[in-house]
Amino acid sequence: MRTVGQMAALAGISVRALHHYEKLGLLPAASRSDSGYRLYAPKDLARLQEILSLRDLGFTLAEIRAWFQDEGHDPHEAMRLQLRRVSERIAGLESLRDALQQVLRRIPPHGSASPEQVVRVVERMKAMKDMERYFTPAQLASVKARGESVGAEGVRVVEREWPELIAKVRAAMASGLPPESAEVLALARRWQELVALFSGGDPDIVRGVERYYQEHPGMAAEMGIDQDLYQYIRSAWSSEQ
Amino acid sequence: MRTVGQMAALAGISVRALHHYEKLGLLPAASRSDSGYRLYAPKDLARLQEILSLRDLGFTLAEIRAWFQDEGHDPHEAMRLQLRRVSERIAGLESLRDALQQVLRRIPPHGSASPEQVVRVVERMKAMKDMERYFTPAQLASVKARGESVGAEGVRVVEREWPELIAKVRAAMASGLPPESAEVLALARRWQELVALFSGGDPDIVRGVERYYQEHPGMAAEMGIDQDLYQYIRSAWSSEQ
DNA sequence: CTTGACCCTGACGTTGCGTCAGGTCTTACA
DNA sequence: TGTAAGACCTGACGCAACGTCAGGGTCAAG
Repeated sequence: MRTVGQMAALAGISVRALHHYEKLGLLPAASRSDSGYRLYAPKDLARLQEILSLRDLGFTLAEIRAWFQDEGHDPHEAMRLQLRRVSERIAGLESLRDALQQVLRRIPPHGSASPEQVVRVVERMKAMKDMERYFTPAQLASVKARGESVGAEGVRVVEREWPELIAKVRAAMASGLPPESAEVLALARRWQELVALFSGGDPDIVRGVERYYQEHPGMAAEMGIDQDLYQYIRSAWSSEQ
Repeated sequence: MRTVGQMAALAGISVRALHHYEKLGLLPAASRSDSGYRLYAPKDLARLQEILSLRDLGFTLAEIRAWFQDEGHDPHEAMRLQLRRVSERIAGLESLRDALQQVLRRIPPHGSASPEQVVRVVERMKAMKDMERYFTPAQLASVKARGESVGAEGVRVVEREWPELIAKVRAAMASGLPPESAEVLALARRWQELVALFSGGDPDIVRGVERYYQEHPGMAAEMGIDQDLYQYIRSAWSSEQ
């Protein structure tokens, strides 16, 4: 017969945990001393090891209790279910990790990033996930491959250039420059280069993005693009052909 | 000015969550109506989106509050820390997944596995992890490669054969058969074959296992091996040379 | 004026214990 | 044999992020 302290030391857990297991009905002490001390039999130690093993495999204490109580339950099946749960959690955390890496790649390293900037990046990433429904897996793979060939630094540069370019186009439009003017033509060419950088020249990809912007005016506004501006730049590059 | 219900619907969360954020000081309502209804300004919605973005990145609500309050904190650094935390959790879950797969491979598929069997497998796996400290990474890699070349089914067969073989040796010893007898010699040869199957003939690996058993008599007892039995089988195969 | 939809606060439940708080028991030492 | 240090007891709060009642006002439509 061992006391709680001895059991805890042998199993490498806390006395409090043993109290807890007892309250849950997982491991009641074999008996009590006259003064009320918990006394554990040798087989209780084995049982405790079993409990801890199952706990380490990620089962909840309630599940472990069921494990011992239910006679007609299938350990193999339980393990398979547990494996599925763990795999799902891993998948979730992996996509979270990817998201964090994306954000890290897109914000400057020192204290120069404001919280709002970070949040905007995250919002954009959510929009990108939403956008994925507009493309086939093959198209997505193509865009991804293109992004990798450009490199992380390249992507960052391009993402900084976009808003500048859009601002210039808007300024040109506001100042009444005709789309056929040389300045606007230069902007239009650069626009097409940037588009080609991720579309790879696939017109379906470009159309998918257009469709997305049309159906999500909020996102378009966020980028500083509206119908007028897009028509303006389009007429610029169509005038070139 | 929006009500809680409107805010919740727009953000895709529950009214209760908004109550919670308010209690934490994360997002107090801009004002209250005469009757005490929460009223939110447009900028509150933006703030809420920010909160939810950061929450989706895995930050706790307390961290998010600090994120907005602390002026002099570095978002980039915070993201890096968060990435590390997530990566660590993934690593932990991956080793858990591996453990579950090991267990699954080692127990029979139908309801025929008893809970105790499962627990024994888990205990052995913990012992194996402990055992890893006795070997160099190169040795561990070698053992692992050997296990893979044998295949999962082969490993299972061998693991079932070991206790049988040990039992036979013990029976022979108990019945007084001399180690040089033909029967014991056959057992000794099979023993060496099984040892060679994971050691690959590397004597350092064998010595590591011996050392482990000497320093963990409990584990040896679990396997049914003691000093006498090991001496017996050793004298059998040394008599052969 | 009623009814249904919406809002309020307060409080308990979840998971696996950690961490006091206040009091009893045991044991070793003077 | 007295006492002080440990070890033990029960009870209760805390944590993270809300879900889910409970009990009771408020608002808009019919």
